[in-house]
Amino acid sequence: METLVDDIENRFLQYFREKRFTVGDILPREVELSEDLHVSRHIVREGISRLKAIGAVESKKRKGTVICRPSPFLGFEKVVHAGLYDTQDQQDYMELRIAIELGMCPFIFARKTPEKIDELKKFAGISPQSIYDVPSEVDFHTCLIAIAGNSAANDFRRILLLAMESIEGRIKKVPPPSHQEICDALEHGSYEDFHQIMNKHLSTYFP
Amino acid sequence: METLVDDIENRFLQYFREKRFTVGDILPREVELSEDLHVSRHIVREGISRLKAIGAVESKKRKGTVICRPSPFLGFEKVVHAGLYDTQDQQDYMELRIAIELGMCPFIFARKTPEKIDELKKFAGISPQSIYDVPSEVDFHTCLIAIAGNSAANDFRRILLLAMESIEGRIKKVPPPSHQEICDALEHGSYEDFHQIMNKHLSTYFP
DNA sequence: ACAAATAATATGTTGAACATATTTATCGGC
DNA sequence: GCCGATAAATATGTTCAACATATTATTTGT
Repeated sequence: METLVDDIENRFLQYFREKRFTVGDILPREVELSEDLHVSRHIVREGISRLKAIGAVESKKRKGTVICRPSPFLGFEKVVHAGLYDTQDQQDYMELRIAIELGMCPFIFARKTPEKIDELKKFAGISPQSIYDVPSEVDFHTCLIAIAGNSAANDFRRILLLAMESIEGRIKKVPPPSHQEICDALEHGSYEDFHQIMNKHLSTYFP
Repeated sequence: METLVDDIENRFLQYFREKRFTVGDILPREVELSEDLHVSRHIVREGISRLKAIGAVESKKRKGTVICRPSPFLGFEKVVHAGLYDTQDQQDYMELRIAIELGMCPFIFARKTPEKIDELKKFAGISPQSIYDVPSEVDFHTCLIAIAGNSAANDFRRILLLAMESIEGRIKKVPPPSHQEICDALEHGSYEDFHQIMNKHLSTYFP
């Protein structure tokens, strides 16, 4: 059964798209909306509250309710935070994470710089300036993927990791090829070299 | 400034995790919650409404509010539906989509079956029983990735496509290697063959 | 002209009441 | 005792009116 709030929420989303709402735009006042939409102010407030839940808007007293640039995966993060996923979901998330780490290789290779590779080496345990006593498997890959400069991918992968923390913890053992070999292939090898090394490194997780 | 509703929402999420809430569990009554949490019923309702926004719960009259198995990317889908992303986001989403299509290759190859390959051929325009006059680039890849059987990946990719529809429409021209070659490599080739073909096919989108 | 006091205005919160859908209980008639 | 119609109970859904609070805008006093 569709409630008034469900309807109002959808109308907001539709309205944003149609009117080309963008970050910083201000919504009409709540009383104004309640009059125009012919519902009580509480219904309007609930509808707006749902937009807040997905990070689409933010309210400030006296100023009004403004459109935000949402972290697009806020809802996903909340679901993960609440632990509302089963073991099948967890398996899917795991594979999705591996797929992203493997699939981002072309973008990583295309946007590598000497500075970024230096930064990466700190997590590989081969740089003398490494400040990390126990460079973890996860941290290395986080740094590696960051080279692609895709914040959506970084953000999404971060949340996927949250969903896996509960079972596997942080993997200590690094499967071969080592992180050193990955750095070397990224720095001096061809794209095919780099990709092949990554493929082998991640194949631990393949079915 | 954190409002009461913000606080209540977080307490709900935290509570679900701590108490190991799972699909089908029923929340206490709204009046009960308002008494226990020392806030008005409206605040409780707004908090629950936010959970509805991310698909975590669902309310039914007389029955109560029950935990759902949420489509984890519902919030993301809403953000996309509202058009709340800029061109940089769109670029990131595009790359993420390519990364998933490339990164899922190991799982596709591992789980291929003759039946699934037959189904795929219908979208490649090589099967005589193809009912699709103009098999689109996108539909072929949707069918291809479905072979991996990862519903989270399928769902996420579907939403990513939504975010790109506005600019590119559906690509008509299929970049080489052709879909026929992909089918052939998947059916008869080694994993390396398959992956190499996919890599070339997708390299149109590489930077 | 400038700082302090004051008013205006938006969202945030509360209470009580009523509407509505759905399950549960009750009651007759056979 | 059974069964169907009817009534009660119970949860969420919705409305109205009022007040709280934070922030901006205006006025006022010197």
